[in-house]
Amino acid sequence: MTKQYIQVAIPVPMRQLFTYSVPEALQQPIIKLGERIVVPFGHRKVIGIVIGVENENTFEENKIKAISARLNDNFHLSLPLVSFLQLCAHYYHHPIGDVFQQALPVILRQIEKVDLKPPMVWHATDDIAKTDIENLIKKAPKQAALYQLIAKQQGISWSELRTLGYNKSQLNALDSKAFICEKQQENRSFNWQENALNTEDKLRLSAEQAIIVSAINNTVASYACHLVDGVTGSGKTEVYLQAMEKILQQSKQVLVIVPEIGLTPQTLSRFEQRFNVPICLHHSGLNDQERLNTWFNAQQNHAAIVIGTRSAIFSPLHNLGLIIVDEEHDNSLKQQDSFRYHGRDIAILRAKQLNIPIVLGSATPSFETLQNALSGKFTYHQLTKRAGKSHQAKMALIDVNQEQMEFGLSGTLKKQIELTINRGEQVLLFLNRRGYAPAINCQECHWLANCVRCDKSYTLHQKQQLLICHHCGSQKRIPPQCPSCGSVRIAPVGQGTEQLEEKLETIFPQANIVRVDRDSTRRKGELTKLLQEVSDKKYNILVGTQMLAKGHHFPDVTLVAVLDADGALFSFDFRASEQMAQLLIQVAGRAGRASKPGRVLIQTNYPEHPLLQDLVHNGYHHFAQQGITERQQALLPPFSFQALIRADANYPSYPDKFLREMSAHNFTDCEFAGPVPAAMEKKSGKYRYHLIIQSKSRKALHQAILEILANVAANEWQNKVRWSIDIDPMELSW
DNA sequence: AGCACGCCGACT
DNA sequence: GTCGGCGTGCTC
Repeated sequence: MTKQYIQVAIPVPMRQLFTYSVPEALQQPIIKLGERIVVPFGHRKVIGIVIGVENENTFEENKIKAISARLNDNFHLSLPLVSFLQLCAHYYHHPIGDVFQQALPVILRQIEKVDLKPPMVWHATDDIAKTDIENLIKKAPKQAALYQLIAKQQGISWSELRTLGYNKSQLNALDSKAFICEKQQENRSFNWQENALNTEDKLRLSAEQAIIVSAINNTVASYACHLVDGVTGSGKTEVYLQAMEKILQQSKQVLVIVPEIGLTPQTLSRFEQRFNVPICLHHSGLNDQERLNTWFNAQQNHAAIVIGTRSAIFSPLHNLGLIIVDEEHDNSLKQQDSFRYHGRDIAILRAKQLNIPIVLGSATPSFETLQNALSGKFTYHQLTKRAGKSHQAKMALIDVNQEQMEFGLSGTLKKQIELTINRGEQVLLFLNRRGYAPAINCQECHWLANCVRCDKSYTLHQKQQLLICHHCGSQKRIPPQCPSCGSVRIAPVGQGTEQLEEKLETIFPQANIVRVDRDSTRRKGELTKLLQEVSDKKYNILVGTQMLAKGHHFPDVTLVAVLDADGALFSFDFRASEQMAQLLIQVAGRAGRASKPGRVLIQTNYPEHPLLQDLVHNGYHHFAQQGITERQQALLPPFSFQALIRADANYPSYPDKFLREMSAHNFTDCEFAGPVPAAMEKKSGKYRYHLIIQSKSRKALHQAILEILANVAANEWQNKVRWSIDIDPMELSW
């Protein structure tokens, strides 16, 4: 036997691999890349991933330890997945062990033996009398719907049913009547069957749609990136479904990436109805065991379709044939802590690597994607026609300077709300500020209640009788009198959703009002419940934050109002206006469906602002074209590439000096901006500084970062700060 | 990131 | 005397 050394990715935030020796007794069967092994690391044992196998080593021989054990299980990473993750670590300059750590389900990161319990799935019991079902439909329609779904699916798990909006008591009721029974899921390799397609559900494609589907179908054997750019209701989903059909028919798997909030019952049931194939979910609502099951089913080819949020891109799909990224402009596709990857961007990397097609869909494509489509890097498909008779909602601006305002509502808006609810239709009001009021102050000495850890004002939460800092989460009692001058005249300043809801109740006493924000939907399943009640028309007025703008369809909403659109108009973040426009258009997409015309009213202090004017009168695409031209002139992304280095510490001078030292060197074709204090310099007690590196060339930027990383060890402030790298940053304000 | 080691302050 | 606060340094 020869000496054997392996390079191992260890779950620590270090940009390096570790060398171990493999004792002869463990050299058989042959060690493979991607294998999970147990190794001694410092004073503990950890799970590592084998990244390289060699017969010699360059590291100090006497420091090398032997691996502890090999895991004789089915949970190794395939070769393509290993190289994909290495590519990701390289692209984002992120510690490789951490990348592997984040790509694995929690259970597979732990030393304990993996206990895979195949999920229990529900089946309909055979020979239930027709009369019993008819009775059930009359007495418990929701249970009946659940029963019919289960009967159709032949094996559906509780986590799927939960995602579809059913609850445990409905399921238990059917179980106790013996209408359904629970069995362990049979694990078979996915293979396309004749009856896997429900043809009666299939819609006839418009000419536009048909062209797109055939364009995608023509590239199934190689990489191609398709942008499907279509307004809400133009039939993007039908395009996805028919493109998937071709892939599934070849017994290949499909991966669907959706935004965090996008995995709604409607989305899932659309897939369920069309394809009678095993579908696995991957999202934050699953527990560790459920995630492991999805991972395993993807790897073993038991799943035909995996639908999930951004981290689903790391699913070990064994036979992947197509990737779909829905709502590709959505910010939740970019991870905003530790490993800051963009789900859409690495989905493209993965598609390239596997040489398969990828479809990006959006009604409001990001400027990056749009530019790639216009330049021919992506194939650009537009869906211009709305399906059915519904019309695009009309947008209009309300100049709040010219209006009598009451509780943040203009007279015009109040009138329109009244007219709408009198017609029996629903109203949707957006206010992107939760809580009762964004601040409280003393009316005599103007003292303001500020969070000491963040230098930002506390938000008043009236119902909880608390002051809460939305930046660090700290809470405080409401002071009975001003701590500065002793006055009792302490009053809320400004308005949040909680207050708006309260004020609307006094203005429209006859209306039923519901508030949907992070506070009112904290409990699991609460959001699904509220949304169901909205579609059951229990409410006339919906008040909410941008949570309401994403993914949900409200067919009876005919008036949407944005109470304060001005936040993004004067931001120093060059992406703020793009994001505002996307939000407004997404909001508009919620109104005026099902052939009832919808209206969107936008309250603003700056009705003449060119960005608002352009968006309202010329639409998103004209707006985007302008925006892209401006970016080109200013040499901002996508016409240049950025990296953001963040550093923080308990004193402001440390991160400042740390970054200053970094920027003291010269790098070819790169420019530095900063270091500057972050927009909120002090957060959670830490002082935060930013350094932006920008270059026209991605390669030059990459090279500069490699050099910076090589110099970090010699930076005298290095161990006094916490720091991180963000490639293609989206959020410049923190 | 863990984890140990080590050097100071305030307790049964 | 020692418990534990967190600064520092190391991990193949």
